[in-house]
Amino acid sequence: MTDISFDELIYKIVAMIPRGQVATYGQLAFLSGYPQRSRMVGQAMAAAPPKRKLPCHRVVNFAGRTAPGWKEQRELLEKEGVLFKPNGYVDLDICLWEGFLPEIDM
DNA sequence: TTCTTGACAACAG
DNA sequence: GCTGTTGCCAAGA
Repeated sequence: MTDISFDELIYKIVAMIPRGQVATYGQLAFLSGYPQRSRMVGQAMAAAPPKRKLPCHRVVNFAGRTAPGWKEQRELLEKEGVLFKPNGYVDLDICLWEGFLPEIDM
């Protein structure tokens, strides 16, 4: 049973993304329980009202690229502390959010 | 009900 | 790294 809608679940996860890190649509979809619904994540974000104050700028695609027509996202991420590659992509190698995982020691 | 579109992901060239 | 194609699922016309 779906206690909450898919988009609601996405918002919840997105809100958990720490500053200085980013998550991919596939990551959010996976954590929400539907690894194949990465597109719905984007749909949910597009429908996400500003009331949610979601750090949607921390959500990027699998390649670390920002959303189309959204140049501000890069500026926001840079202020958050996210590193960018010289080609304009997010440095997922460093800023990719692991999503509650591991506290692995290494 | 069918077709199109979409803030995507993954693979091939 | 970029482009083209395929697969996935949902919402809208």
